Amino acid sequence: MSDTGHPHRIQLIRQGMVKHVAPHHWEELTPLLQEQRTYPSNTVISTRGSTLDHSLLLLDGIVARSIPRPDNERSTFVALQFRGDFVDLHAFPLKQLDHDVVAVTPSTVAVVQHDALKKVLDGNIEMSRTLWSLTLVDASIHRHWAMRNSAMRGFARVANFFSEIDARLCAATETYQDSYTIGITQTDIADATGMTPVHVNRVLKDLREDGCCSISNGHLQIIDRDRLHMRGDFDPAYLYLPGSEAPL
Amino acid sequence: MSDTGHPHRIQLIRQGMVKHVAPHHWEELTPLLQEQRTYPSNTVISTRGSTLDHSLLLLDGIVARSIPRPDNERSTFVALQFRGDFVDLHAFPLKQLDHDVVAVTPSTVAVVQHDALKKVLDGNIEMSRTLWSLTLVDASIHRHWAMRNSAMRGFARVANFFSEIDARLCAATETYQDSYTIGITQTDIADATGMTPVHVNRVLKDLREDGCCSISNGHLQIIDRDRLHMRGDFDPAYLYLPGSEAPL
DNA sequence: CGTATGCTTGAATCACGTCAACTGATGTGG
DNA sequence: CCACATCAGTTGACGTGATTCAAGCATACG
Repeated sequence: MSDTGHPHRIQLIRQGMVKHVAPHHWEELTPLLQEQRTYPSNTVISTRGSTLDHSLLLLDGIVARSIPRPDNERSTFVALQFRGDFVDLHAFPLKQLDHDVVAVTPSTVAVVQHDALKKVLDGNIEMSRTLWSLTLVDASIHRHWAMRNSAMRGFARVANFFSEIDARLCAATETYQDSYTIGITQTDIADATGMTPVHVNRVLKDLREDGCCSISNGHLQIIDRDRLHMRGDFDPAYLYLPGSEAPL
Repeated sequence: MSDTGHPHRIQLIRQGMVKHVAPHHWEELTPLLQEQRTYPSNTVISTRGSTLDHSLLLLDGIVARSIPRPDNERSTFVALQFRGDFVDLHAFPLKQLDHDVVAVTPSTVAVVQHDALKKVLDGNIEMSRTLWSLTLVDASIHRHWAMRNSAMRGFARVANFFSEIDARLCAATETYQDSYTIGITQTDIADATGMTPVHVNRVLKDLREDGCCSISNGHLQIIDRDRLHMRGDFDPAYLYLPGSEAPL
């Protein structure tokens, strides 16, 4: 299930959301990352209801926060995490987990033990507040997801969803790309957008024919970024991306 | 727009979510509440994009966090706040506001200036973490709203929504009631559940005829709480209510 | 090989949205 | 006081976006 690697082999990237952590704080943080784990796709990393004594820094892959549906046949994704994201950092103050954490694609994480983190943060109000901010950005994204899945129709909804993935992956890799190998299935997209896989399939076809983007074999290609943003009414402000005008 | 009251007239209730704040911390916090404001229903308290130097403690009324829709004709509610909730506490670390804050019903708030709060929190890691937790409970509720509006059908969705209101108002007033005067309109419910006002009206009729609850003139009556919870697949764990088994 | 998983498409159905008309309550100004 | 406007709620008729059920087709895998 999980593959433990040697401490010295951890590749510590300061890209994506963790870039909000100032360099001199980052130096205090990295020694805490002593364990590395790898999960194959479609595996549960943490289950809801459980108590966590650690959080994860996502090094590679895509991880979803997932809430099982009442019927228990499928589940709903309420958030996606990309490389450079702190996964379950909110479990540090809250301990109890209210949702599942699932590796959507093969994923690699670094483990941060809460007691070690506590020792560092207890003496460092400033960094403490930065990490607080990181969890609040998650909250901002949650709000956007609630809005998107409540107020937008299928076509615009998926367009907005891909715009977000594009923007976040761009921030995570620090290069603008026209195509990404993300390896998520249409069923995953359905879980994230609150639609059926069948309808997702049809919307994807519409997006392709409209010249926005195309996705096949887990390979997302942005054909016309401006058009995609327009169709999805996309405004990345809610992402608080590092480097954008809105500071943390 | 806002009515400023005298400092000594503020009625400080330690009910609802602020009950998570320990009594000895509460004593440090209350001196910060020096100003009281009252807003009539349907008024904007803070607009998105603006920078906040204060947060609000909701003393009475119902306040919504609202994101304008692309068409700009209506807006979507992504959260509701009740008495005892910290409104916009997340603006303390984040400063920038990504959504509007609107008084849904006539509301009274107490103002907490961020610089005063900072002085208290800088020397108090423990309370700092409690307030961090409070914002994370908001995030948990956001996740639930995303799930609810993505995965549940109209009938169950509204049932779940009312179950939440019931549970939170109960926690806010510390008495189990069969009816509440909440004063929200069917259009408000529509904005919160991602439905049209017309369809909300029909669902409310179904809920009434099913013997769950009835709402008229902003007056919510719980007819059969167990039935309501069943219909809405309601499990209050995500609310982290004070006094429940899941501690902060 | 056979079986599982993901993608694609069609046809039928349904939940929900849209448009519109009507009611009742409240409020305002002449 | 009445005429008029406004807003919340209610209901009907109709249209459509989305789900459901189903079949077919790939590719991957033990």
